[in-house]
Amino acid sequence: MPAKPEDHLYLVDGSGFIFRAYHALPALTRKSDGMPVGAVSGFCNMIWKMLQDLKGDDAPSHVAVIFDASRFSFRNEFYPEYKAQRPDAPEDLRPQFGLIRDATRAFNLPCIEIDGYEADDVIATYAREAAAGGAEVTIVSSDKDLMQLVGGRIGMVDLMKGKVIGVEQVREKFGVGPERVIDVQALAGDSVDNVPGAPGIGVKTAALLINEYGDLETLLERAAEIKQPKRRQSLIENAELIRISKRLVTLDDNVGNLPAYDELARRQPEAEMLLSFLNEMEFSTLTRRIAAIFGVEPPAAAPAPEPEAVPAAEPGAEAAVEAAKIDTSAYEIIRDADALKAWIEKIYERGEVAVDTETTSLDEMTAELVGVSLATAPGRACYIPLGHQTGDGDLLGAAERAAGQMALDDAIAILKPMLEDPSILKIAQNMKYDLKVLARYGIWVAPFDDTMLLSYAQEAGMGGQGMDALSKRHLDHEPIPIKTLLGAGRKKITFDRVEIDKAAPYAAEDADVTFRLWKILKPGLVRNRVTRVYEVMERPLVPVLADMERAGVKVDRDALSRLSNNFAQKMAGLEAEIHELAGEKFNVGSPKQLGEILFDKMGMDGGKKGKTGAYATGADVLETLAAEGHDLPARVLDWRQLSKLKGTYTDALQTHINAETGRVHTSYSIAGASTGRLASTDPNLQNIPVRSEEGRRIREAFIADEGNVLLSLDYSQIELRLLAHIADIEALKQAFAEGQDIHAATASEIFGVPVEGMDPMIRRQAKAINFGVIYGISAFGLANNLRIPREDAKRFIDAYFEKFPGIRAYMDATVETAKKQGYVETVFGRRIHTPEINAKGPMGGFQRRAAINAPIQGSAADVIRRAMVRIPPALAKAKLTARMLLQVHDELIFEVPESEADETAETVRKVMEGANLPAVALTTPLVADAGKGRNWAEAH
DNA sequence: GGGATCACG
DNA sequence: GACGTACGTGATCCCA
Repeated sequence: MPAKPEDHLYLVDGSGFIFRAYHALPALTRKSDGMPVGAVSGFCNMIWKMLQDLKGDDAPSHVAVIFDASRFSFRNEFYPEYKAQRPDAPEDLRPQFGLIRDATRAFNLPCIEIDGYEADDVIATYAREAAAGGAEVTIVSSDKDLMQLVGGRIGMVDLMKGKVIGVEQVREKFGVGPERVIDVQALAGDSVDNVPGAPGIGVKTAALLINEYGDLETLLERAAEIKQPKRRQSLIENAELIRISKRLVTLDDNVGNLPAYDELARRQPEAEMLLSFLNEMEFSTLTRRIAAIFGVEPPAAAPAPEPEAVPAAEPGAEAAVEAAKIDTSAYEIIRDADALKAWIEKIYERGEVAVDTETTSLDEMTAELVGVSLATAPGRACYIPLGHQTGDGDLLGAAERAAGQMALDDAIAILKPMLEDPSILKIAQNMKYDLKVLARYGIWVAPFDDTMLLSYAQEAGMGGQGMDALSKRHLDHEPIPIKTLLGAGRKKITFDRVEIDKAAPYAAEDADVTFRLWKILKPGLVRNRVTRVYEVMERPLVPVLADMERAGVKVDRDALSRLSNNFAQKMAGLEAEIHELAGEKFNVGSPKQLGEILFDKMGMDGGKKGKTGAYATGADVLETLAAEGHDLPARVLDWRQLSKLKGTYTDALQTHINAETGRVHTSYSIAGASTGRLASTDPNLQNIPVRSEEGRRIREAFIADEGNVLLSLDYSQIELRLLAHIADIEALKQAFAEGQDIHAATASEIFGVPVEGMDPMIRRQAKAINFGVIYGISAFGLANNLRIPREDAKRFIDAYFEKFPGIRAYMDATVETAKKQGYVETVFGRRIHTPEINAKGPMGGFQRRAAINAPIQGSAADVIRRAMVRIPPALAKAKLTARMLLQVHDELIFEVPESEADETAETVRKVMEGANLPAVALTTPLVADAGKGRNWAEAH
């Protein structure tokens, strides 16, 4: 029976799944006999996830999972080298190929492979047949070789990335439509598969040529007309090779002896078959999860808990079970004191409650409370509306308080004792926000757990820590988007304008989801051995940061305003000069226009276009031009600096001054950076200028209150010190122990020159190498940074590794660790996950460098977090009144009465320099330097 | 809304 | 054999 138009056929690229599962997951072996099963586990999770996702309207009527039969296919008959250079599959993957086919069958899915053909050919054949019958076809794969099939009824989807690959995406990748993809592939070749193509021609050039000549045959016939001699020659000389390449990349959509289309009709998984397979594999989590969905007991004899290597919180654990129960219509709306008291009673019975606040703004310093939601168990949640308004809320239509709400004061009076009760655990997603809002209503929430931070401690780098991301990952549930309530753009309203009946399901759902997440994430702390990370470096930081943010920093508005005017004047002068030099007026702030002036109109050399087709005009480009004696780019550099300072700092900072406090209150994200660093937003006070003289004037506008000074303490070379410790580099450790100038010492070591009377240039180069090492050094990067030939950079690096072989060992070992366990660790046990570490090509290099950097940057971040948590109590104990205001990665800024400044500096220094203890004894001392002054520039 | 640019550690 | 690469962030501007 042929395919019918109402059919929907899913063709899963099983071989692609295998390699993804294998590389994405840490090695995992079966407990009982040590059999490697990591890829099987990943494969099962992926298939299960896919089947779960395929329940709605687009549920397929037919499904097949297709595999490569062997590494040889008919293509080797006419081109023996095809895929010949590919290494054998890794040793621990080979035994899993068969198990994965078993797994496919255990899911009751057809498992198809045809000798002499690749999976892609089989997919092409089924796709063509089904599409011919009018059916819809979805290919589940990310393989570029399948993209030639896209179009019409045939679509493609990359489930791992959640990305649909349509004609547009194909066009983006190959520069031509699907029907010409094989032409481009034939020209460009493929080194991974050993498809020769035309030497010297890549995808970009191939697409260009194909688009110009229409198709490959025409191009080859008219190759003589090509203007570029190299391309012309390459095409003429290699015409035959190119034709072979085309045969190699063209999928055969006429594979014979395939199981009939009918046999692909979708069959539901059968509990017994699937569960016994999973149980045999000893995948206890997945077994339990799926058993629950089937509503049966998991098979007995499921052996001991899963090994350590199972990733973090086991995304999706218990997920679907809970998800089925999320019913946003089942929540209660609390409208009077009696109802609220009943909830408080329930909370006391349980001892724990999820809390979420709804407010008028995302800025906690000005946000007003609109409502509070509570959840005491999965599905048991309520919403307490407190500040909802009726009416449009436009300037004329006076808003009125909506009916059916408790008085705010009454609700606060009832909630406060519970929220402050030490015996009741409050659970929130991003508690810092709620803590700050409630603090303004006289409530100081404690004790608490924070689901965002529970996830961050376990899953940093594995995906976001936002509520929506967590809910999707762990509960397989998409919460109501806030957009559906507030709208977007010009017509966006504030939460107090949302009708209570609409607000309640959203708000209560947030508390419900938070509670469910907590149930899943809290136990993961122990399993993942990150309890200390969470308890010492995440959770206690929340109230500390809340206090810092609430304190804010005083800023001299008039000084900023004067600077703004000053900058504006200078910019106007520069702009006139620039227009004069260009011979016409244009927007200096537009890189596009500037590029055209420089390279098209004025004909300067070195114009390089990026992927958007615009010339690059970054500072490095302009500096090169300026060095060649061009005035215009030099002026633009000056203009840009002023424009940046004015636009980002002197103008913008003034708008951030809080009307009530007269100070600037930033907000720190605790779970923003994957390495453990904080990030500062609204405004970002971690990137206030300091490197240029003009920029430092802006720091002068950050001042202390009357009678106070600003006190700054910063860690000296903390990352290099930690590198010396982590990589165990004796020479570096000694240099630090002796208090030497570390860059000079490094220079002396690698270049063999004495520190005395050292050429500053030599020291500068050593400094660049030192930083480079922290970043996962490459000759390219160092050459770029120092503006020296790459060969020289390579020599420097070689000399460096020669002197410090331990560094290379550290780098290799770190990448190895990342590949093996899927994460790297700081010295304090913070885990940074590296899910893409096995990516091929440039991405792989990127990921490797990030993995090398993460333990160093992350350990430094841990150190200062530990210090920050201890400083407030240390100050209190010493009866000092200083307030901690800002953190800039390795620096802390305090506002302190002038008379206490020195004693505060010593107290803080002691905490900072001992922040690693007692958890970790460092073999390199930590050193903090202090400075004070009326403003930040003086203190720094 | 994405890319280019540039401020910081 | 070519390509693209220093690590981590956030804000602003232009421009489609």
